[in-house]
Amino acid sequence: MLDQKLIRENPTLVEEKLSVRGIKLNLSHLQKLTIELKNKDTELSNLQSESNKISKLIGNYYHNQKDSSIGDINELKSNGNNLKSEISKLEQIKRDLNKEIIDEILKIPNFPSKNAPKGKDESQNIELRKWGNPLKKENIKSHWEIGENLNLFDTKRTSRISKSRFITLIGNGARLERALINFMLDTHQKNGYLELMPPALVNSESLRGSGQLPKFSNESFKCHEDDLWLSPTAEVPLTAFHKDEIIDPKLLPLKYVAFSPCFRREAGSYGKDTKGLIRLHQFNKVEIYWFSNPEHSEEAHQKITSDAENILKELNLPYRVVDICSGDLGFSSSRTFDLEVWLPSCNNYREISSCSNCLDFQARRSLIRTKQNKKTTFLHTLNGSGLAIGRTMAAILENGQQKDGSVKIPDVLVPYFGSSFIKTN
RNA sequence: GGAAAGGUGGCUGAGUGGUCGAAAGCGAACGACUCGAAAUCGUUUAAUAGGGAACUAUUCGUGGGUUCGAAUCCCACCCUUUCCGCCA
Repeated sequence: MLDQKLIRENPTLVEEKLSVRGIKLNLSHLQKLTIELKNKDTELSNLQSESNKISKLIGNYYHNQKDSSIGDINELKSNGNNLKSEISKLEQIKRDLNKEIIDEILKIPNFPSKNAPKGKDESQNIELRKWGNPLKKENIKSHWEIGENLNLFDTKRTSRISKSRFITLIGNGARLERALINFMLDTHQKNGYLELMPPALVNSESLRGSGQLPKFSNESFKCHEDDLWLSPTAEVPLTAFHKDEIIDPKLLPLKYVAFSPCFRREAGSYGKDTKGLIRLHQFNKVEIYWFSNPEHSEEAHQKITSDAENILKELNLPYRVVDICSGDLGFSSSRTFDLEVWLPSCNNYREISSCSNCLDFQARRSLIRTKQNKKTTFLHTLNGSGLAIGRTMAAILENGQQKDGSVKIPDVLVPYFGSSFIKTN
């Protein structure tokens, strides 16, 4: 959420900063509303001040044995009454104005960082670095072919259970999923992250706090009987974990790792990635998350990214890091580094992690603050996948495939998985 | 789902109609003592808005109501805890 004062005082700057996202905003109306709100606020505060004075006079009157120097007590009371009705009218106006303003502001995305590359869409993202040797061979099988051959998961039956874009993992497939989750959680814990296991259902306020609402309500599944949604990412409960708190700066940075199932409606992605593990309505993810001192969030962003990269390195999966351009940035993010893993069947890299610095955008929405030189300020939040489990499994199956149809398991995973190869189920 | 108790500052917790934005303690900051630290003593320490200060206003779960005046009384809702019921 952007600062209301900034919109009031320098709407052109806001429009400029957001124009690099490729969106055109005209904030003059919103500016008018915020100025009006401010005026009403001053007016109201004057009336309230007067009303408080009257109340004190009356209070004194009774305390000093009906001191007659104060004047006619009934007249004072009726003055108080008149003020009261004026005040309540103004309050109503203010409330309506405020709601109108907040509703609008919540729909405005974060400013892109000045360091983010300028560009209009993903074609203008910039590759920062590459790691590992991409596997390029003839007769490469896709992970869904491998999965079918080795009976690692099922989609046909699963569509009867739920619908398309869901999956049932079977035998070694399920085991590999578990191994990956445990390996990632353990690795991040060793690197100083505290594990949380948050709920999968979250309320509207939590979704608003991290930026999924109000704009993206059709991207999440909603429970109609309750004010609860299936969380699209652990970023939501992790942000909300410290909602309304003022965190002692000495405790910063707070680093959390959380495993969670993620639920996404994937509206508007018909026909994309219909096979395999890449795009599902439900998938598992290990998320890493920082609450950072505002002064250190840029270093934090580098660190959280390298912590996510570390998982790919340990798994020996080739990947690259991409600096997301201004036009392709997510709603809440000011800068994002995507990690893309090599998928031989696509002969290309595919997103497996997104590491974002949201600055104070989510903190402002969720009212999460800290102290800086005795002043209360919003802290910064950063999130990164560390990693998406399904996509990691796809990468392991494809990059580890052997001539005989088996799959080699990365060394670090062997103690978790229990053997070095998946041969048959 | 039923019953009871409760929701107050960074935290614990007192406060049942007026000088209460709120005792006390903890924590924190600063100072004294010390070579330094601990302990001790002293002072300070809620948030938000009004461009800083002064000052003003608002905020004691949320929303309404009574009153000149509400943390305090009334109503509704939300949440927490305990007991009962149900259940992995």
